[in-house]
Amino acid sequence: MLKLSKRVEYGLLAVQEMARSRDTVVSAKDLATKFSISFTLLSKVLQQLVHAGYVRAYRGTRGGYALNVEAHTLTVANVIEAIEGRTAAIVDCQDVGEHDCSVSSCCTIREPLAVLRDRIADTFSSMTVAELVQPQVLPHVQTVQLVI
Amino acid sequence: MLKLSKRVEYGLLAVQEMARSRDTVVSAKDLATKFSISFTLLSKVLQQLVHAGYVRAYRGTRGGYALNVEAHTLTVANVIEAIEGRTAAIVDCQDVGEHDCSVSSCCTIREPLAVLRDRIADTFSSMTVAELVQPQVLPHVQTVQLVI
DNA sequence: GAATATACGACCTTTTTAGTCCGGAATTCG
DNA sequence: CGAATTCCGGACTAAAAAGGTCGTATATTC
Repeated sequence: MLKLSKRVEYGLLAVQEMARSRDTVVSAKDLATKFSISFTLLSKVLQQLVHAGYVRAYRGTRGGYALNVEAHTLTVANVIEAIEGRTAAIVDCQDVGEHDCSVSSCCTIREPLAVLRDRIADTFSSMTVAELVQPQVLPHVQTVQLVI
Repeated sequence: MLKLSKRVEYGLLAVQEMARSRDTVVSAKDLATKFSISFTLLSKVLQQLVHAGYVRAYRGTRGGYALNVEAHTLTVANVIEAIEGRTAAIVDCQDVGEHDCSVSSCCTIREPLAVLRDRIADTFSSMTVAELVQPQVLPHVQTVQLVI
């Protein structure tokens, strides 16, 4: 249905919160309580972000998580990819190594949809966690496409 | 996982095919056979496009479907919305009349995510069915955002 | 009237997502 | 040390969404 999963939503909430409190680590428990979300599910998401290298984990009492990169270099696309595996595929036949789409079927719309997929990926790459914390207050933004 | 549903994929295939053969009606059976997809599911999708007014249905022998609008005025966003109900919500709390997201939780990322949602909606609106039939051959397209 | 095609609701199956449980390992602190 | 705390990670269950089927009704052509 073209919606971000809870996992990604939780991941974004987490990294945003980490970006807000750069000086201290935040535990999964604190985050789950603050946002009233599932502790265990959030934990798994955090582990994925650790694996991706975006977040660093500290075990033991007073442990928790902290950003391992600068908030302005971490994009929403990075978070999505770390959690979902891939930013956006749009349709099945665009997954890598997928060549058995019903023969003549989707191959006629594959190319134009690939363009859309790339534009959407660009969109997710265009916003960083830093902007998630402090949204840009722009009077009005118009998106145009330049042919270069 | 942020992917278009089969329903939307079938819908796009259908309208694209109708745009290719403007002079004749195409039956659901023909479309299902041509693309090797489920006839009944495709039929439901076509009915949704009829309800939205984008496609016109002709019953009886030699009946079928035909576009009810110009291909260059029908956008991919139109098709998605007709079939899925809404273009893109990104997260639950952005659905209309949804104000009970876990209190403090998503409200901190709601605003910036709304920006992304709008940009994605723009992306889907930027491509018409006519372009689906004859993809624009652009050497390279760069998207920029102008503050006006 | 027979054949063909859409209309549409009820139903079933499969896949995905969301969420739980539990044993284990590292770290802090008394 | 040992207990409390916190991350780690796999196995598992439940709920929701997506994909797909079936049957019946209605309209149209020949």
